Amino acid sequence: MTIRLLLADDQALVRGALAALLSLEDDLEVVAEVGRGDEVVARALATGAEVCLLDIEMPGADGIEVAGRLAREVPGCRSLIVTTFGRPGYLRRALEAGAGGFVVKDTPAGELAEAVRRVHAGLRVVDPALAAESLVGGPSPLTDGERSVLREALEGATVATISARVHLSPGTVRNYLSSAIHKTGTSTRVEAARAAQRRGWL
Amino acid sequence: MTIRLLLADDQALVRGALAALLSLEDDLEVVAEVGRGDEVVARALATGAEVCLLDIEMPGADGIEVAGRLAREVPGCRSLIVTTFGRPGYLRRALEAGAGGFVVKDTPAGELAEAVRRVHAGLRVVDPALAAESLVGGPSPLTDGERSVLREALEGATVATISARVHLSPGTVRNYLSSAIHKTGTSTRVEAARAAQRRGWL
DNA sequence: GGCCGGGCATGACACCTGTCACCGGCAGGT
DNA sequence: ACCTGCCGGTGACAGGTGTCATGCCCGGCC
Repeated sequence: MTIRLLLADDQALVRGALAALLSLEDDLEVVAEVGRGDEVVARALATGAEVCLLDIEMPGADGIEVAGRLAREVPGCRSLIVTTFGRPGYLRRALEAGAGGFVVKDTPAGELAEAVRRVHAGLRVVDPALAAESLVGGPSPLTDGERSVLREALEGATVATISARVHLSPGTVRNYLSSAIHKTGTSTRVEAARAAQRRGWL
Repeated sequence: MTIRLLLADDQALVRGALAALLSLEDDLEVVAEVGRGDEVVARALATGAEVCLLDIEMPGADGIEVAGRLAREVPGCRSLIVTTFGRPGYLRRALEAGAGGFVVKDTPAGELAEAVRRVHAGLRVVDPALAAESLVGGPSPLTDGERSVLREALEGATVATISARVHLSPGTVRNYLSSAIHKTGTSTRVEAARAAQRRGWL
């Protein structure tokens, strides 16, 4: 009996290449490929996929969110996050959302098929180095307000712009930025935003 | 007769997946895989690769630089840039460096093999949409000083930090930032840096 | 020589940022 | 009712930032 797979990645070339790689295995069968996060659930239902490989950065909906929806709406389908970025916060959030596994794109190609089989069998698959890093890092110390303000600051927005986009007073925005800078141990808003992103706090 | 390929990409999974994809073609053979830019030339010489597929973002040396070295040091070996980022400036610089082709990672998987064959035959392979964008965009209007200052600004550095790292007076740094902001049509240093990066000007 | 033009620097000005002390509301717990 | 914490907001201050006019130096060029 073969395991039915769905691949979700916004880069068609990577999607196709992964399909070729996994199709080499006798017990795996790629039944669907999608390039957007918001198409995954429908296709998974339509094709009866048993394991979905999800990239995190996709248009429509990110892989973590999709993993959550699959866990809720598509019983019998497990998800495996396959991502470029081994940010600790991503791993934590992915597992909380109900993902069955989490591997980064620089794991050896030979291990992917095995990870898929493990996830299909209901086991948790997690990159060990990343897991360790995630545990010592702890969860994000940022409040929701700080997070949303930092997201805007990433692109270099001014306080006025941020305050308009987040519906907070300029003074509050400055306070949030100040406390975020403090919590990240940095000294400018952009450094803070980049540090937070690197740790998966955004 | 088969075409001998070398794959260079820092993500092992992508590398392996591309190898699987290309190995499906009867006339293509993957003879080497490397994860760093600075290993490509030696491996290409050792294995007699005829076409090298190069990612741009790699440790050691970036794909554009590698394409230049291959063109100079490995006669009979052509290069095909395969990258995530379709920045116009990348395309321009890659072609100037002597790359035989340039495709982005969201082209359909089926077209990659054909691109490889074209490059092997000595033809130029270029993403058409990207080529058009590159022509209208023109080359980077930034001076060397502005470029180096902007690179530091990307991470949110202050003027004092930048001036120390670039060996320019603080006043000059501010002038360069100001003119870069003007040239990019933005209003803060970070916006300018991001805009420049998006257009491949850095 | 005289005359650019570009790279680097300075100084002054208005405005923006980061920090801090402080305040009003509004939940949860006692 | 009381206190405590937390979220949102205000105001003031020192220092950083973006802009502009101006100047110097040096290499090219008629």
